[in-house]
Amino acid sequence: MGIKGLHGLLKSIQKPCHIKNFSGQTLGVDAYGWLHRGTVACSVDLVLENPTRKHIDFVLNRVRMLLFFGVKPYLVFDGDNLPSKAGTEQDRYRRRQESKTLGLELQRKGRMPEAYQEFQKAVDVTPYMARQLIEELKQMNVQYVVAPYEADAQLVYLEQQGDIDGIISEDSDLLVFGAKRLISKLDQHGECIEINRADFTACREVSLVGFSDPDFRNMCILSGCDYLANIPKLGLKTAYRIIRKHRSVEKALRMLQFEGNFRVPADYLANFKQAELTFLYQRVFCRKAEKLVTLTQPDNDVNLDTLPFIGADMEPEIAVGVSRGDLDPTTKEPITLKPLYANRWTLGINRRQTLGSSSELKPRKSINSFFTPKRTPLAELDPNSLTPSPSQQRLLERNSNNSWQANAAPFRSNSVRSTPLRAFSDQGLSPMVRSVERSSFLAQSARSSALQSTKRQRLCSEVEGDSLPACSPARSRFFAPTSEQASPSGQKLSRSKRSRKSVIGVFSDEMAEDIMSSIPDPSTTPGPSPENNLEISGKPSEVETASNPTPNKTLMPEHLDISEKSPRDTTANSPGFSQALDHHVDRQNSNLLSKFTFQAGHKPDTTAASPIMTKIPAIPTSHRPSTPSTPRSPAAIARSNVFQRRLTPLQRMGQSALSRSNSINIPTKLRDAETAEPRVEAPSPVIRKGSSFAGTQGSEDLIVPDSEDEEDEDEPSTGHSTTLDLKRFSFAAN
DNA sequence: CGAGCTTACTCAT
DNA sequence: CTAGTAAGCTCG
Repeated sequence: MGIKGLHGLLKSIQKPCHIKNFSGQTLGVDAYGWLHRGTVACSVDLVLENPTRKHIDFVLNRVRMLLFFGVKPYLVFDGDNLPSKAGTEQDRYRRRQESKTLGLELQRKGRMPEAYQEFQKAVDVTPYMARQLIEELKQMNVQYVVAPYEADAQLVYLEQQGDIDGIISEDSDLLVFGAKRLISKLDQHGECIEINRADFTACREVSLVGFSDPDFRNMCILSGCDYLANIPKLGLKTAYRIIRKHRSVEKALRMLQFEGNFRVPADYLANFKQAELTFLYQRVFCRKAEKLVTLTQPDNDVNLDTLPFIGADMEPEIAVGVSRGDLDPTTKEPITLKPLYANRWTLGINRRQTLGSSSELKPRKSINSFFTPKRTPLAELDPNSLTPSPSQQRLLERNSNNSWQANAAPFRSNSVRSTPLRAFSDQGLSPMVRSVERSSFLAQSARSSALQSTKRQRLCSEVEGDSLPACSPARSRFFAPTSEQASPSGQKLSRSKRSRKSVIGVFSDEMAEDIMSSIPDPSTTPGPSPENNLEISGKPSEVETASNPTPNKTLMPEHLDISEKSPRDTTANSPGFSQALDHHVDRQNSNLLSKFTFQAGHKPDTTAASPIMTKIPAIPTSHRPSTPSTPRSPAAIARSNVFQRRLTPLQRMGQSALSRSNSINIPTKLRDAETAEPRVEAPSPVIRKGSSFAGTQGSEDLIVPDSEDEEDEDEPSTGHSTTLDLKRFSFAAN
């Protein structure tokens, strides 16, 4: 289940947001994750092999939601188990059987809550379910692919290729594979959190400044992952410290063994390497080449034949068949759909198709049990099944030309929007699901129908627990929230002001990150490895790895993180920007330097020891980096001058990279691992000393240029949705 | 004594 | 609709 505690470790850079902020983009989806959640609603039926489609409908509802908000989903399904996991699969099967019998027993005793729990454990998400879902996706014109092995690797591959702009998944493994934008905790209304790799350096729990991708990956593997159990008693925090200190896993393990605090299994290092290679080179499906490739292009000295654990290669024809969902990814046998439950509510051609396919059915016991005469009438009782009610019929007719294409949802246009909405809330859902969906929309609309200021206020507090604005596209948690119990009107003002600032906040975080990320030079990474250094200049290593990046219409292929959000650019080029940036970075520095007190309203104490110093006593105080109170060095002045010039983001990154490598890198190469902190910490306090905003006063003082533009970018979207919500309401009420 | 890791518990149809 | 929390343990 991913990396234990990673979400906790990255809490401070989890940006709460709404899926509509990704409108116009393509997002990859871990489809098995959604299917698995969907099974919760019908675990009993699934285990007892009663006919049900709730799990499929659950996923379809989510897909519709994404489409509704202008997001183009790209569903990625898991494929075969990796060889290393094949052993555990039998284990799991046995455990599921046990849970099933236990659940039945509990059910017999009438202990329903416990029975449900057991049934839930007994559910398996199967390729067959995937296939059922895929049939629906085809109807809706939604992109999908079945990975040869793990969806995680496939998703990251798609992101690296530029086929998707981000990944929706609960699995923190994605970050270890190298995902850039991870969207988690998506709920049915579209609320979610975004974890952006570019924000790693702003992490407050631990300082990931100067952490390369390999460092991060090593830390995660060391703390225990799906491919390798952790060394007993060694969790994320310890792994972090070890990697910080030693950088190389070999060294670290030798030290661990030497010190004797941890019991390192004899074959641990070998297994570690294996796990690392699995993260790097796992096989994925390449659409363009129509065959399997490795996630990362292997170096010349890597012989893939010696890496069976990354998943076996397969014939291109098989690979294509699997990727389309035609072949079972494990057995490579064709998957045949049972007719009854496919396309239940889509009339005409589809239905005839599915009936036709019944002739191909291999009769199996469990399948036959569904097709006893008794069952069929039951299904036909479903109002959504074969005979739509007159109103349903009208809806179907009205929507007959309305396929669910993501590009059919250009936002800002009320008339266009109302059409997908209608379909979203009414089409093809079971009555129960439909009513649930509708009532949640009603509830939303009811909220929206209040006066606007009140409404926004409420929306914010609902989502954020009163501490952060909920509606800005790029909220930042990096500001310590100040007291927030003002009067409604005052509150509103301060909120909107703040949301503008937070745009800048994120920008400067990434700026700082860009600067930091340019520090690690190739010499810190042993050998020419294909591994990405942490977001150097925002450009992934596709070029190095020779996997030609896909040109994608909607997405910026380069410098994704900077150029992507236009508000930043306008802000960046406006006159007061560098001042604002200065101010924010100072705040940021203070935060980094302050102790680990995460309470709201905490005022950063610039005199406190840096987090790293408190965490790693091994570093002598004399090695401490200059704090914000120390005078600026000439180099620092030069550097800050760089930021005062008007440069394009790219130029700025280049400049900062240059100045950074000149002033910092040389000592970097000389020092040994123990002194890693200073080089890492030094930049951030230094960058913006001397700014006129040097104080750590409340951010309300911040003067933000182009506030009207910001307002346009930020606020109206919410105002807009208000009117839409009302429309939605009136429509649903009809 | 505090930090960090592990395990167990919770809630509902 | 399923993670977040608390308690207990061990170590320095």
